[in-house]
Amino acid sequence: MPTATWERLPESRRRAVLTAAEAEFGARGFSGGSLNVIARNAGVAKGSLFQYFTDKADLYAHLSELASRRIRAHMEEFIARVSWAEGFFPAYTELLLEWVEYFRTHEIERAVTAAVNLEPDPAARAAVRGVANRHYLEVLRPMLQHAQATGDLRADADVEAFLALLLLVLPHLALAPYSPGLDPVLGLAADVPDQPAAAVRRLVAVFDAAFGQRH
Amino acid sequence: MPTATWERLPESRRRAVLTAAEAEFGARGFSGGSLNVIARNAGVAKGSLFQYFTDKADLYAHLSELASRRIRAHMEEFIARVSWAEGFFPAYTELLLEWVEYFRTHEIERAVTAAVNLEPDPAARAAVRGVANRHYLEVLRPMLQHAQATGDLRADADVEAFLALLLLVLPHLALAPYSPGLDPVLGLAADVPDQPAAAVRRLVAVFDAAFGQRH
Amino acid sequence: MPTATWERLPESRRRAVLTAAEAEFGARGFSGGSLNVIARNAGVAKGSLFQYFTDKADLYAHLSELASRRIRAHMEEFIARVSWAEGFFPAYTELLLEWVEYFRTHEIERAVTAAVNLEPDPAARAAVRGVANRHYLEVLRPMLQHAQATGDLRADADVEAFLALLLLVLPHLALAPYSPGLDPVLGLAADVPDQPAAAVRRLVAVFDAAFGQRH
Amino acid sequence: MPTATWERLPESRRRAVLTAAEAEFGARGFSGGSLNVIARNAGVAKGSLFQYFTDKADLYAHLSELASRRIRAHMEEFIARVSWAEGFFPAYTELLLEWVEYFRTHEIERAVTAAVNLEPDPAARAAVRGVANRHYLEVLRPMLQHAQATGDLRADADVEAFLALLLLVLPHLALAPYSPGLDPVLGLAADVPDQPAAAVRRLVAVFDAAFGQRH
DNA sequence: GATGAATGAGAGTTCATTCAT
DNA sequence: TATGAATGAACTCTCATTCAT
Repeated sequence: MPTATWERLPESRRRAVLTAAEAEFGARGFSGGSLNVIARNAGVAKGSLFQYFTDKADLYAHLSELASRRIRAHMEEFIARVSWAEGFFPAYTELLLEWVEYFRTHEIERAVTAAVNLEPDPAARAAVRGVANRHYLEVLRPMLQHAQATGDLRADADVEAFLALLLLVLPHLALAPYSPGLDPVLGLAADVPDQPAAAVRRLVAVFDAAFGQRH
Repeated sequence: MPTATWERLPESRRRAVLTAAEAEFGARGFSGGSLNVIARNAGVAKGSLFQYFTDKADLYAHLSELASRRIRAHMEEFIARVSWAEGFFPAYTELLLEWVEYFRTHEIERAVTAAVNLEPDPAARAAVRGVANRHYLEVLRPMLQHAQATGDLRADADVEAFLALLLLVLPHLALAPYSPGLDPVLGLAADVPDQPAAAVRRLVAVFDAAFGQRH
Repeated sequence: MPTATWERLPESRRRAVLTAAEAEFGARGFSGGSLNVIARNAGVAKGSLFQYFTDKADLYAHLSELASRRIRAHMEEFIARVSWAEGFFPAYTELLLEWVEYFRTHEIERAVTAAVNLEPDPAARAAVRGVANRHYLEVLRPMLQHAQATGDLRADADVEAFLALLLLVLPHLALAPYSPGLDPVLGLAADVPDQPAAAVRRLVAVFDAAFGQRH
Repeated sequence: MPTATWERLPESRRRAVLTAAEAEFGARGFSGGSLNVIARNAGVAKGSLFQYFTDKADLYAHLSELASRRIRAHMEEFIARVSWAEGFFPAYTELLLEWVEYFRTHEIERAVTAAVNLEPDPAARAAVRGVANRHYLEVLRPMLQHAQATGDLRADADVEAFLALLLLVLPHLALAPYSPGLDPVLGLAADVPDQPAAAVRRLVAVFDAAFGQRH
């Protein structure tokens, strides 16, 4: 957690540090990211970073928290906007397409998502993914439960299993397009314009077959 | 690829190096793992490592290759042994249970799988996961295609989408039980004896609903 | 170029680093010189060197630059002081004698000159000798051109060829007295007091015959 | 000096070692050259090198000796062949042109010459250049003395000073064309076809003026 | 509160040389 | 005589963190 000093800082200074840190950690991950570089690019003394955060991990955790919040806010806003009139799965398809698009256009959020998902230190990983997963669930669980209540999902659908799969699928959809070798089947990383959209539709079709009403 | 020197080495020395390297890379991943530590724990001069492998990546690749082969051999042997008489999904359940059990009892393979899945360096990650995914697919794709041919999977089942999901689910089943926070839904990490088995059954039920014959 | 940090350093610390670096690079050249040794002898942490200079080459280049400037300043001052009244070649003899004497009494400058002339790495050598030669020429060319204008050198003397020879002769005069085997003819390395002076006079006589007015 | 073992070796094995060593030392110099590489390229065990030569320096010295002999033999053969009928300096011009051409077409000899002239270790340098200079003088001194006896050089010409200059000029002519920055005056390194020839003629003109008969 | 110089452990890699076989 | 595995010191360079100013 940032120190009290950090909170008292002028907004511009906070921005400078955050921007530099996002760029660096985004590009090189937590272990690979250098506080030297962050301080230099932020135009801030190296020592100052340690006045704001207890250590490297603390700064990183704060960053992840902010990015998670931005991602969540964007998706919640989209969820509120999308039309659910034609049923759950069409809307859900829209949502996943937006999800893929969001990470295509938001490098920093993508980088942070990658770093969170790939954190090699077990303790750090548990902490950081626990936070991320909580955010995911707070958005997704009510949505699925509502869909089940309205009959879009079958009454006997295992909503929790659906959630578990989504916790795997969502980061994958965000990252695989930018990491060749990670998805050798649906071809998310292929340099074909509509490949990600096609992949999304195939996955939603699977979820529909598994959890939707039998047609 | 290891050098010729490595192949000529007495088994005991190779064991010492491999054991130390597995422990280190397992604990800290490729980028984080230290050749210093490996050499020290193997009781071998630092320079000797470079007589055996051209560089750090070479040693790591060799390790992954060995572990992948062990995992694959074990599962192929199990696949040959399990009874497919009662249909695909019961057998598949057995297989996933064995998968979970294998990683419960094989720390090293678990560690290497973790390292492979969590490698933060993008280039290294692409390389190493590409190899791992190839192994997965060479085993899984024929199995699913055969199941579709015999009618255990629906004729219109999207086998490739099934495969894509399995590439996410399998590492998750292997690792989540040992990383709290990674699976906050099905409770794989919970310290309850049959929790992993229950999780496996629920996931297989989802796959059955999505890809199996309508009952 | 040294970093800003280097410029802000207390003079004593800078001296310690420079002294250690001059000694080390002087003794072992650029490629052979060790930053470990320099840091140790300077009483400075290894890492500190990298706060002052971006890398080994940067430190070395700074050193050469300083030494070149000292050498040049000394010779320019001497040139201004010497009497040119009795013609070019007598004055030039004085100048070369001073040159030999300077390097006899300035070990560090001699060492750096040696390092520059003997750098085995081709790229480093080209860079470092290019700089040194520029210094030589900026002093020597105007001097020779002036001597030609005043008639001390023949009108048809090939001043540029003169310069080319001086670029060989000057480093040789500086170093040969301290490297037996390097000059087996004029005996610069011989332990006879006036041998270098004799050698200088003989060489100047050659230049006089080649470029001076016919007597 | 090579060991007795080396002398007893089959010619083919000696050739393999020498070829590999020339290539390596030629490319990277003495300090930079690696015995590892030499042994590998020669197809010889690393340990064997130490049966043939007491250490790295010993191998290197032997190599220099051989190259010096080849260079000398070539030039002596040329000297015997060239026509001295039109006087010393025209023939001498031919000789220097051949010298430049020889090093243009003999990479290995050029590399060894460079290594010898640039050896940064003082003791090694003294030894190795002493040998090389002895070779130079054994060829050049009789030639100049003969030229003086026949009247091509003035009776009062300082032959020894001439020799001293040639010991500087010859290696320079051999190497400068391949080391930019080394000769910023006559432009030996310039990529112009006849530049070296022009430089040679200018230098010979200087020597003619200095040591030849007054025209 | 801000600074930035200092630290020193540690990184991967190379190397000449030794010596048991 | 030939081999090549083993060594370990040495290399340049990076880094998070401390602390006096």
